[in-house]
Amino acid sequence: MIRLFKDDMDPLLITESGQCFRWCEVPSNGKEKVFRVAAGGRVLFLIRRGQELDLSCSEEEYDSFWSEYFDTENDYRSIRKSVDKEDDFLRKAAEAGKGIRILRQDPFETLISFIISQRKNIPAIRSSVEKICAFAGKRIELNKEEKRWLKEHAVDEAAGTDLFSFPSPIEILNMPEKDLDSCSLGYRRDYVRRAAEDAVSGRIDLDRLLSLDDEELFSELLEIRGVGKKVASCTALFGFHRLDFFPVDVWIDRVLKAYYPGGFPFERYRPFNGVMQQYMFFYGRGTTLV
DNA sequence: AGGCAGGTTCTTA
DNA sequence: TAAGAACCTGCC
Repeated sequence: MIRLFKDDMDPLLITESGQCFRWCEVPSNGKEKVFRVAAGGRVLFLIRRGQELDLSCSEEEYDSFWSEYFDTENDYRSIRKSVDKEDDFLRKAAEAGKGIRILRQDPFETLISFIISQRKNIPAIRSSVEKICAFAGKRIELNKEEKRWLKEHAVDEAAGTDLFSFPSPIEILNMPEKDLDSCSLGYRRDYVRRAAEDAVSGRIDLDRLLSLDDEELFSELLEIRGVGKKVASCTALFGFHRLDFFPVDVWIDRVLKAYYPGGFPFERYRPFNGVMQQYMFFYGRGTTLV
C-alpha cells in the first residue's frame, strides 16, 4: 500500500538515528532502497519516494498498528520550524535530520535494548538484539501479499525469512543459560536476566510506569540494575514516548561542549527536547566536531 | 596487539 | 559528592 506523509518520514534516517536497532536496509536488485523493520510481532518493508511511502502491509494493518508506531499524530515539520533562527548549529542539524521521527516502540524491548547498548557500538547492539530475538522470540511468517510485495520490488527472498519478534519477559526468562550466554552480552547479561525476572514478578511494572509523570518515571527506571541516567533517558524517550527527555551520551556531550558552552536552551524547546536531541545526535555524529 | 565503543556500578577519599 | 577503576566482547 502507499501512504502519503504530510511531514517528515525517512526510513534511512530513522535506521541510522540510533533510537531503534531492528531497522535495516535489505538487499534489493531494484533501484530503490528497501528498508525492513520488525516491531510488535510483525515485519514491515518500506520504500520511500519523496513524501510517499510504499509499504508492504495492508491498509488495516497500517491503521491498527503502524500508524501509531510511526507517531503520525505529531507534526515534525512544525517541531523543526520552532528551531531558533539564530541557532546556526541546531538549524542545520534539524534540516539534516528532516525525516527523523520518534517511533512509539515497545517499553520492554526499549529497556532491554538500551541496557544492552552500554559500552557497545551500534553494530554490536544490533547483533546482540537479533541474537536474543532468534533464540527466544516467536518466528514471524510473511503472508502472501507481503511475499508478493517483496517479489515486485526485487527484494531478495532471504530478507523475509528467519525473522523473529522481540521476546517477552517470560520468553527471556525461559531461555536456557547457554543461549543467553551466546548473545554476546558480556557483563550486561545479568542485567538483562534480572530485568526480565523483575518484569515477570511484577517488581518492575511497565504498565504502571506508563501512568507516571516524567520525573517519577525517570526515578523508577533508575532503580533498575544496569540502568543509569543515559539508559533511563533513552528508555523514557524511545520506549515511553516522553518527547522531552534529552539523553546525553558521548556524542551529545561533545556537541554541548562545542556549541552550547553556556548551556542548551531546554526551556525553549519544551516539550520536544528529545526531538532536538535526535537532530543533534544525528548531525553531530555525521559531522566532525572540533 | 592494545585501545576503545551511544555507561553503570562499586570503591575510595 | 566526586573521581577512578573494573567490567564482557568484538572490531579495528
